[in-house]
Amino acid sequence: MVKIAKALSNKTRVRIVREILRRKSITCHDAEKVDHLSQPTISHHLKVLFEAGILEAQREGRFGIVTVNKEALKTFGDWISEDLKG
Amino acid sequence: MVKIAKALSNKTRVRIVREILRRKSITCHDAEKVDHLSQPTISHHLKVLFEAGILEAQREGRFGIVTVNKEALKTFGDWISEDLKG
DNA sequence: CAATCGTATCGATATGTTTCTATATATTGC
DNA sequence: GCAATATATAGAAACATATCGATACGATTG
Repeated sequence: MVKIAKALSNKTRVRIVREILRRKSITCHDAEKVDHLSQPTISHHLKVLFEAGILEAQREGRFGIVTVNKEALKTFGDWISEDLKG
Repeated sequence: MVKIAKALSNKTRVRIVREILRRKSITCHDAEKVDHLSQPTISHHLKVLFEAGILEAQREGRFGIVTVNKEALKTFGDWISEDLKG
């Protein structure tokens, strides 16, 4: 929970997640274009998102195809709803 | 959005929010007992939560009575749901 | 197999966060 | 007004994060 919130607590990472949701999937390479940041920086952000369970990747040839684990985000949202009940 | 996520990206702050939701309200003083941390540290965490709009306070005598702004949390949850639609 | 393209890791630096102690401010009760 | 209680602020130390350039690794193409 805290881990997911932490992963979403950065503008660039939120942009990346939203961009993937919009496109359904993205390559790491294309993710670099989402923000004007270096490749290692984006790689780092993707890693944080992977480790929080928000993103998933599968290798296709030389590309890493990245998708959003919607269940993880949904669980996070549900958790907030649940807490709001007191 | 990022600001709210950042506010929720800390175990102590999440505990505080949950405790307030459970009790309906809390004094700053009682918030100190939620975690084994010093008074200034809790004061700092409360400030972060205030600035993210998650908490609200009103002064009653010498106490600060702190409540959760449920709308803010709800908006955050809705925002996630909205994003999940693509 | 050499060059290239996509991605990950390393090391460095700058900035931000968490936490503390000490101290200040504000309110109440005597 | 003074002492006590509740909260906030200041300053500092420890630790974490964001970012970069350089470089390594892995797969593909020529």
